[in-house]
Amino acid sequence: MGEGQPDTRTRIQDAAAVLFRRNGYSGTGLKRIAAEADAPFGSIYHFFPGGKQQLTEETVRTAGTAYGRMVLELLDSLLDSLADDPVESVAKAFEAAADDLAATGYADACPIAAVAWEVASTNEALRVATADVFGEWVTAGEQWFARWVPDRDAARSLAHSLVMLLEGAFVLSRAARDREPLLLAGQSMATLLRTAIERTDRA
Amino acid sequence: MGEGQPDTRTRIQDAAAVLFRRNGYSGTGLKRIAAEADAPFGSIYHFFPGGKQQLTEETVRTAGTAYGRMVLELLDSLLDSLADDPVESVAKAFEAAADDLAATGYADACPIAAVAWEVASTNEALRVATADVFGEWVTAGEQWFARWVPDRDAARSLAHSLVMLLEGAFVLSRAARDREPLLLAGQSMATLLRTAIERTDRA
DNA sequence: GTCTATAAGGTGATAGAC
DNA sequence: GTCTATCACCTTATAGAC
Repeated sequence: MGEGQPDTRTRIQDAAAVLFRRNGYSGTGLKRIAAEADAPFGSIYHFFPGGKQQLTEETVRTAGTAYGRMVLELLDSLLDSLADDPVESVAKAFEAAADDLAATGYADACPIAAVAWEVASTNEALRVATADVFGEWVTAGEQWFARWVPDRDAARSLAHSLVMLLEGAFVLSRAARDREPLLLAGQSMATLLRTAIERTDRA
Repeated sequence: MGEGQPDTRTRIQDAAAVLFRRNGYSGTGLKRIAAEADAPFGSIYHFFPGGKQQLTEETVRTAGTAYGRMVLELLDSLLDSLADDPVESVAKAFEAAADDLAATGYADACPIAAVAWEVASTNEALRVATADVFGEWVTAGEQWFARWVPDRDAARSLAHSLVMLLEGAFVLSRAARDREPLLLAGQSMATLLRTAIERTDRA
């Protein structure tokens, strides 16, 4: 107990999260996961009897939920330091995402997108797992935007746009190894939010 | 010559395009490509001596360029039938994309996104190929938007947002097997374009 | 429970017959 | 130039020693 190395199961899942995020599902082998986790190969099947699919599903759900929570905490903390201006907070959040991506050599973007693209047509259990995570994100975003845009549909649309602009910007920024798409996405999201707030105030 | 079955090289590339789009790079085996193309395995290496990477690079560039051209033609034809209203045209284009995606059982979205996510950190030649295609799309979009938004940076930002919203909506719609994200993305894109045009008219 | 060895099949790639 | 057979390696998964 206490500090020290995390247990084997956790190390396996953490290594899997890193590799799935960077190389996708088919591009990541279980041997490689065991090696990066400093765990014997057999431990994967000991802790995840369902094999690669179970490991992937748990990793997608765990890492996906954690990422959503992290983004929300970032938004709240920016809001706190920016005089409760949600438009500025959203723009700064995209800048932070651009900084993080660049800092990892354009490797670590969305933790589940590569898997989501790959499995949607080929693995039903994993497709549902990615859809559930995206759904969580949209619901959380909807509640965040509802503070300034009480109309439910409008807030839900903003949340969708936030996730979609982020996902689209990630793939463009990662391919081009350039922060620009993420920064432009942040400005577009700011414009959408500003417009929705103006529409609310006018009503 | 004339009609009849396309030649072997074309059949291989067409089959590769379909499989890469649905299953990604690592998820697509050369054996499977040969089988779907009704071509002997050796023909792949006869026509693509650079192996899987060369086949993928040519497929990404060819299918990517064709897809960009198709979207632009759709936008122009919608413009024609909608009294030259670009805002309505953009919204309808996203609806058409939603229809197409649903019609293929949520299989055929962006022809290069799955590959782009997978290879960005692992294969430099393929990363550059996907970045080049995304760049083509942004440039073409910038020119299309310039008809109503002459400011170069504003038009370029709109083009980026179009591609990013489309990519993000594709991954969400495909995962959820639901047209809603694509429809919401179209409305957001319409809002962004309307705002940019208003800003232009005011200046 | 931890770890090794191996099975059974798929991978990209090549050599060479026809 | 079309096609087959095969190589060496890697994949997921399992059996069983310790």
